[in-house]
Amino acid sequence: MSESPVSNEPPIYRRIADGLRAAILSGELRDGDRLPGENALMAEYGIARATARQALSVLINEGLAVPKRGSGVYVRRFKPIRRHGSRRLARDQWGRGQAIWDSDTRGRPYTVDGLRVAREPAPDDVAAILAASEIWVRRRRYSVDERPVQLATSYFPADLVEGTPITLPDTGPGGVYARLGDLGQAPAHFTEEVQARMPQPEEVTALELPAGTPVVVVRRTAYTAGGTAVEVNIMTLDAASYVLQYDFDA
Amino acid sequence: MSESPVSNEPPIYRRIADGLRAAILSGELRDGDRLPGENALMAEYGIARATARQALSVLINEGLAVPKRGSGVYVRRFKPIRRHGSRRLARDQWGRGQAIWDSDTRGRPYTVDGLRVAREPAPDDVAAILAASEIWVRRRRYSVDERPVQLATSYFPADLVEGTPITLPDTGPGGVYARLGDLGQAPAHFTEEVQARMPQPEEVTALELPAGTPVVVVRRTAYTAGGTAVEVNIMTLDAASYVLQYDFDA
DNA sequence: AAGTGGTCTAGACCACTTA
DNA sequence: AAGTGGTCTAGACCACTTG
Repeated sequence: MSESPVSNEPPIYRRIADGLRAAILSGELRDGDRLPGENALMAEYGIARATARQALSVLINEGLAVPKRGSGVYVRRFKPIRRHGSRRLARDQWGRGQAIWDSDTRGRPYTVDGLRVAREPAPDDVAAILAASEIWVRRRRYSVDERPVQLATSYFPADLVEGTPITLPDTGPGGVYARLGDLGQAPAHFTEEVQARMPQPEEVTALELPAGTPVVVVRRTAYTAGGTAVEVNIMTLDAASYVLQYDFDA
Repeated sequence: MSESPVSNEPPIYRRIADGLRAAILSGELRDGDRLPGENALMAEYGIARATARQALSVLINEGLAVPKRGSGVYVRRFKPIRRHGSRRLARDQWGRGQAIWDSDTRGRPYTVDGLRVAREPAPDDVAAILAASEIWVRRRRYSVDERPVQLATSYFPADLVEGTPITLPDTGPGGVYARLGDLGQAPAHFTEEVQARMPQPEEVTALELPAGTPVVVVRRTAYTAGGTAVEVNIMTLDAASYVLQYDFDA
């Protein structure tokens, strides 16, 4: 028994979703608050279970709510990390043996796990940029506040870094950029390309992403003063955890 | 009759979605190709309509497929615009009477519509940055290849721009930045803050976004050489239509 | 006219969380 | 034990697109 099937109104599930969204955006429902569940919506609106689920799925796919099995659907919490694009890579950061990351989290503890270093054949696009068919790859995952927030994969020309600490798990003080400096190939110029899209399943798993969360993909290329590309770093960020900041002059 | 309810395998709808995704990512199914429809999946896997829909909805919400009413579900097409963050705002661009946008589309035709200019009370966050309670607001929508790709809202301190062409629909050669220059308030430094999230319904409508498409929100603040904020510009981009590029030195 | 996706009902069983 | 969300079936009517 659908209410008034001829009318021009949006479907029931959408009207319900609109109401809940308004409550969230207005602050009537706050971070972490529990939304009316499937049973509550069925009773309140006299609809079938599937329709109630559909209404909730709208909010979940918009990233406004998070379902918790056996518990309920809750208003989502946010607290992004500010990531400085230009400032963070200033030479004095890594030139003094500081990890780049330190300038982002402002004291919040972070962890790195899943570090894997390997020599591999280069993917086509990376091979073209680095002008190398064989590369060393460094993969790892970053977490803040116990939650994974970023996957990163760095590529280096094998000929350049072979035998250096860049091929080891521990690259030493200042990290890979300091080591490139040791080789006389210090990065002087960076390009970052930023895209956003919905994640693939492996990314959902690795970053523990709830539905409705995009990822931001940052592809950074590091060039020496001579214009040679010495690193490509592809970072996949939980979009809900980040604000990217770039500063530049006219 | 669910197949083998005890097994540790993913649910049917997810296995079907995984298969279709693999076909898309491998290139077996190409841009614009038609996916097997609900009826085809029901027959092939012996499942109910709702389950087939659920499988397709996974791909749609991932942004990999687009449903077309009465026709089918199709592999999505992409062709992003490259937007240069640093270079595009170099003084010689607007200093010579060129619109900023010209440096992005490289000859692809673009259009602006929905331009509205108004004097309003400032939203709290903007008021704080511009140090002004009253502001002039310029809103407009940009399209490329007949498709809307960006919404933009610019805020200016009312005291500063009152009586200038910035309060008119046509701001003249070089646009608002040239006019700020006329006032002796030329922008010298910019900050862009980049975030990505799922769109709200009004944004879905205004940008004609298919499901599974995030938006990228860029908030740019323009500062004079003296450090005064003279413009806040909030841009909402169709994430599938853009690659943002930033260049900077170590 | 036939096929497609969009919405909805009325059930069912399951795994999980909370009390 | 009760309640919750997760998955699934088997129907139905609709609006829309295509041949």
